[in-house]
Amino acid sequence: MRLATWNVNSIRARVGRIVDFAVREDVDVLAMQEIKCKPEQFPYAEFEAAGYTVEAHGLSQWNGVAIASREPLEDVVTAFPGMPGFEKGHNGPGAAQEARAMGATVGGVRVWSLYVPNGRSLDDPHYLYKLDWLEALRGYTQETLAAQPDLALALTGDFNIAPTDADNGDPTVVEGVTTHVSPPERAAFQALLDAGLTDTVRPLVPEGYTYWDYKQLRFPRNQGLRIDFILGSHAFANAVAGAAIHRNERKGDAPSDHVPVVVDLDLTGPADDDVPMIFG
DNA sequence: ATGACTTGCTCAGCAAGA
Repeated sequence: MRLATWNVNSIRARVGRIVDFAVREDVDVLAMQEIKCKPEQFPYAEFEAAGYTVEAHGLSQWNGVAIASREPLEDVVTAFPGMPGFEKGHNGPGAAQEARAMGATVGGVRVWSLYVPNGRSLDDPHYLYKLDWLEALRGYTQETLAAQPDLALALTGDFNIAPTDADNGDPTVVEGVTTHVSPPERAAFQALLDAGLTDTVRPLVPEGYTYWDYKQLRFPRNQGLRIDFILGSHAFANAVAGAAIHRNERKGDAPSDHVPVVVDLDLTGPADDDVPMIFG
């Protein structure tokens, strides 16, 4: 199974190139973020004509997540347990949740399409919201894997964190000045890994960014960020046989500011660490 | 230069992104 995640920055503005990519790259499951529309506005027909079914979740022109799949999507949900909400002037308990998460089961994998809050600035309420959101996601991950240690769980999407300095090539993104690289954000990302997840792409794609700002020639100068990830549980990570970051999708007419991240899964065989080494 | 793109909403200017 080939699984991809892509912050599309409006599905309606570029549905053609997104479906073209999925077909050309033989993607089986595509998790999308920032669809920027409500479900009734989603261009389902283009996906269906290419052999995909789609589940979409959006509440307004902001945020929005979706999953397209060749095989049926089961047990679809639009929040993880404990996911915080955020409302202007009312961002404590009980605030309405935004359209930032979708979970679905396909091909034996529990897949999440996640759009972590941006944070805006270090002194903005959205920054604390971002940290709360990530902590709740860690809690969900830890509890899920405690109950089902062998579950193939994948957290994919736009995490809005550059975990290390190697993931930050944008000179305006600076620790102590902007979001995405602050120690608390990086600690929140590390806590997800400590809860039992692995960055499944980095070992196979040791360098390269997934996002470049539209402004100031960031892409031609290759001053980007690596903020889009496919994090997997032990069972998922063991099945990953290949990975790619499709930098070329930042080129051409009207690209998203993010590019797709892809993994190939070999779910047919046993986990590699269960197989005795009988050669060599 | 308190901006520099791009999108959606609504119709010229704002909100939001990272």
